[in-house]
Amino acid sequence: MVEERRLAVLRAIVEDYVSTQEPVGSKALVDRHQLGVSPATVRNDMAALEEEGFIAQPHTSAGRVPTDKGYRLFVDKLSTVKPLNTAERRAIASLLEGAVDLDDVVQRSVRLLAQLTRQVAVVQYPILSRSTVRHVELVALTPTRLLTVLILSTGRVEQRVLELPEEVADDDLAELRAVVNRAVAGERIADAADRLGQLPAEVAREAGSRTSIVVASLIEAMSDHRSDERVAVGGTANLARFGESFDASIKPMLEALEEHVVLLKLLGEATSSSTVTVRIGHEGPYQQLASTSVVATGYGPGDEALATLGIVGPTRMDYPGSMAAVRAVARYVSRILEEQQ
Amino acid sequence: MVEERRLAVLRAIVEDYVSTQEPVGSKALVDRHQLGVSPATVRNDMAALEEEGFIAQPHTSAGRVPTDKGYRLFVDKLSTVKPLNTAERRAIASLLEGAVDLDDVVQRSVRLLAQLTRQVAVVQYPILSRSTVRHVELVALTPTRLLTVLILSTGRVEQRVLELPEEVADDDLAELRAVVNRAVAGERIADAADRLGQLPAEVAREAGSRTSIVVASLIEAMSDHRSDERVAVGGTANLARFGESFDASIKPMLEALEEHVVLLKLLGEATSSSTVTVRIGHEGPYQQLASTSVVATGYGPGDEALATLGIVGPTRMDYPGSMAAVRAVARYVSRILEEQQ
DNA sequence: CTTGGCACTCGGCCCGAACGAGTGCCAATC
DNA sequence: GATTGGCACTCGTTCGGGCCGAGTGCCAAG
Repeated sequence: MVEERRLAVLRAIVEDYVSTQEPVGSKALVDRHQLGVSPATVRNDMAALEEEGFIAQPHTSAGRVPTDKGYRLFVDKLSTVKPLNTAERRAIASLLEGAVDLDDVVQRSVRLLAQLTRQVAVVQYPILSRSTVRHVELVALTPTRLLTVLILSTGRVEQRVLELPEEVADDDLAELRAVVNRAVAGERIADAADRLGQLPAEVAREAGSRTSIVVASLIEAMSDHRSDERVAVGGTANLARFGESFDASIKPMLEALEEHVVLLKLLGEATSSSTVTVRIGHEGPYQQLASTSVVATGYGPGDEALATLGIVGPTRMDYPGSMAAVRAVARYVSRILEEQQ
Repeated sequence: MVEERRLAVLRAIVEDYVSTQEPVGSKALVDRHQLGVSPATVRNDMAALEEEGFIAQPHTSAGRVPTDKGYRLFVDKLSTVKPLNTAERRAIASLLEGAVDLDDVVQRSVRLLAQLTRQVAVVQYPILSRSTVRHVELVALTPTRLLTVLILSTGRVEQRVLELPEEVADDDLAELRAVVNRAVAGERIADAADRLGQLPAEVAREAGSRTSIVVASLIEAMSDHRSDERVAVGGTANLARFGESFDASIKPMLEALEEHVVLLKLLGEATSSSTVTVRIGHEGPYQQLASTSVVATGYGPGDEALATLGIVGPTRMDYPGSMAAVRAVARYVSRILEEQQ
């Protein structure tokens, strides 16, 4: 019973602090929430909560502020999911329905997330290694420069220009295109590279030995995973609402947003699209971002996570709202991808 | 003679203000520059410069600060080009040489510009309407979904998925591909759309009437210029060095950076790659960005400007340095594009 | 366990004084 | 006529002190 009220107090503190951005005192708390007890009692509870490390006071004669541990408890145990209203749902649906392309879907999702949460939104493009190959197109730009276009099941299209050491005839190329497509269509990208590795002998017979060089280049291109790192970022202008703590929080944030590798590490491994992951403050891998939290989830058709999307913001954020928005967007995006498949 | 010294004073004020970020007084000025006159004389000059609107004082008992008009004069008449040192030149060369793709070139240029100038860098992708078509590839994803890949002379590759109202047979598609390529290869994109417009009759004869629908979709895709608006942005973290004036300058800036349309308008029309354009403060189209300047130039093989690149920063910036960096990067990028063509 | 009371702490705010950078003007000088 | 030193003046900034009040912790009573 007592324990229960203490948690109610913690919840109240988190909610008030998030909305006012100011340390909250015992009096203000009883005024704004129906706790049914006096400020003195709340003070006792607060002392206990502080003892346990859930809240802290910035200075002796100030109110309390949740610690990372406090937010963690709040997120895990105390927050009720805040369902989006129908207007928001409709906005998501209509905005995403209109997308034509994967690129388009990603761009729109980022905008959407940023708008809904008023935070910085990040959407990772579907991971290459989890997609299957739909088609490979080879286009000779010049006799020695070859444009390869890799079309994946997720709608992602990767292009790359290869410099060939020797000229390749058009006929050989056409033959090669057919052979390659036969070999890799429907395969996961890693498997596809393997398949290609087994090809050269066959290709040499069918389409001339020179093309084996092309195959080698193709394999190399497929095994190069640096483009796994593609992400879209939006809502940076929301950083402006951080207010005060500039160098301490905005600068490292802007830096992280430029470094896509960092950003992806921050988002974390893509989890199943049904779970929303929350990483609070120091729980993340970067000390400089100790006062920022990440709310993320995987997305993809079915329950397999093709990639991650989420938001990044101050630890002092509206977790229930953010989680709801992230989950909703992930679901809609997953559905779109399913339809387009 | 007197007039000359006044301009020297203005130059000194601009330089000092840019490096210290603080209003500069008469005493400090004579200390730091060999003007050969006393502070009192400088004061007289300052009064005259203020009269003419080149400088202003924030409050009565403060030093002087250049006005936009003052910066303008400085840029036009007083600044000597600050050549990059060899280390910088080498850095540019080596970084850009390594690029494989147009995408790669653009990404690297942005990073480079941001690093060199320590400002926010913006690079526009080559404008579609000024490129010629190198190749069109058509890939059937499903019988009714068609991926079109448009490969342009600049190395830019545009893809787009078309939903077809009817199924199209593979044979028809192959035929169509050949016909389309014959029609558009080497054409500017606007002309290419026209050419396609004249095709349907011919196509109907050769490849079956259904394909005319595909052609119509292709034309629509080609005439859709919204993708002209592609830009890459980098160095946002440099905004953090703005310091103080947060809401007034960083917020609108972040907002502008998210709105690519705004950004492109800010960069201005692509000028010849030999001229660097400087737009100072209020000279730009947006009042909210009254305290930011833009240094930009066109780039592209030869002297024709395919697109614009440049930097955006506070009016109080190092113009000679920025101009030199922008020009150097534009030249190198142009050269790369030339080689790749 | 809860509550009202009470002493205590300490950050924020306001105010006035002192400071000093910088100016404008003037009369003297070159 | 331009330059210069001198001087009074302005005004933003800084610093210290005092007040205020929010908020706490503790205690004794219910």
